[in-house]
Amino acid sequence: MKQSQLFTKTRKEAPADEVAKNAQLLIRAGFINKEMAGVYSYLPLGLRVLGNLETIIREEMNAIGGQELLLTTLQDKESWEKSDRWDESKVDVWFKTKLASGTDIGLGWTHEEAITAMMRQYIQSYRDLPVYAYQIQTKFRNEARAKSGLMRGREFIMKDLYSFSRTQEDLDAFYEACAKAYERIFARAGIGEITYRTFASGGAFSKYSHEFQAISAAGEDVVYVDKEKRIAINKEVLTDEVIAELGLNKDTLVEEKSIEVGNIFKLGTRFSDPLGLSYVNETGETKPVIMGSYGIGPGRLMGTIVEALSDAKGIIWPREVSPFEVHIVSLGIDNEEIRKASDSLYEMLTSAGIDTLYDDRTEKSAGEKLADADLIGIPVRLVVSARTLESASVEMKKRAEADAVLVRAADVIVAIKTA
RNA sequence: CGGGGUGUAGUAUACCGGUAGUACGUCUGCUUUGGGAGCAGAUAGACCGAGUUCGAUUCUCGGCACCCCGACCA
Repeated sequence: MKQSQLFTKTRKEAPADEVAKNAQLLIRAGFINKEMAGVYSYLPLGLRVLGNLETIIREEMNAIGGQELLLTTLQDKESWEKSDRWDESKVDVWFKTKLASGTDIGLGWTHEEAITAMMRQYIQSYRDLPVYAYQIQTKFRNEARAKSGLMRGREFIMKDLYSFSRTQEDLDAFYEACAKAYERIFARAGIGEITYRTFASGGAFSKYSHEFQAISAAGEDVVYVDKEKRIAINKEVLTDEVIAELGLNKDTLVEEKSIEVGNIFKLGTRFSDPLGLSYVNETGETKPVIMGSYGIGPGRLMGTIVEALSDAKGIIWPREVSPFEVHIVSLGIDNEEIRKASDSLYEMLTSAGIDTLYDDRTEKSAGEKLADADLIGIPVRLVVSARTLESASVEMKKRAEADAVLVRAADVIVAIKTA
């Protein structure tokens, strides 16, 4: 894409009403726009990042048998009353409204009730199980206090997968498979090193649930990490008994602030019982379906990546997440020779299938273009200028590294692929 | 939801009970092109409402919005 066509602009200064680094950088670079507290629009660059994260998530969810669907935001209160989560004394994040007829409606803040009720139509026999269904959808939560940029919003994108199994053993096996898939997702998203599978409170049907906590000073959670064993315990469940049970040593645990980027939960029959989701087994007995739920917030994940991977100049996107693979920065583009060289480089890359942002803007100084490139954070930068033209080459610089190298034009594609 | 704070051009910020200033942006012209360029000119602003006052952007009250701490939570 030609940057001259991109309608967003970068900003030199951070907005006064944002303190969180993720929001400051994403707004300055033109990835998101704040509409109100805890509510952000995704602009073209931001949507590309979000799309890339969703692609990673889809691939990993599909790989463990997930089937994607899309449930509704508008929720009838009937199912929620059955699970006892409609009452605002039980759930205080509801956005509720009414139909013109006066019927109560809620905006979905999670979808256990909706999908459990729906699955009664499709699950009757053991032959129908297991089912692993997920969606990537906007959730609405009326948070008392939105904060930390993309970290805690009132409207946010969430991937939520729900598993429906015959037995606890089947649930356990899928739960482990999903945990592994989550590790792959966070690794591909560039935060694998700092993200720990974390023991957290389990609820009614298992002793623990697991959170995936990314170590970050911007985090709202506190976890105790065993870096060797790569597991952590959420402060809320930390006791000597738990430490012993997990085979950890109190002295090697390190306290860290962290961001919850995912969680997985064994639900058992918490929803299948009240909503009447059951199946008939091989011997003709009626059994409740055993459920689990598995969430990742792609928007929060995007914010976490920015918190973890950025420097004083801007964002440093991991390759698979970056809005573009390569950023061509043409300096002195008013010069016809440079314009030609830049255009042909852009054409060469795009025809090779390399997703490229091409800074073809005229009347922008070299300094501004380079500063913008650093701020936007595409991992590979190619500079075309009078200087590179002299040696019939282009300058390649990785965003995460300090030094640039000259690459002959004919070798550019190979250099990018191996960067 | 409890406590605290802040609302001034598109953005970031000054000052002031008496004609609201600066920087960036934007526009025009000329010069410039390897780290947010230079010169000249232009553009654009006091959250909303009530009160006090000769006069309110400034003081008071109410509303709304936003931020921070806490509680709660993906």
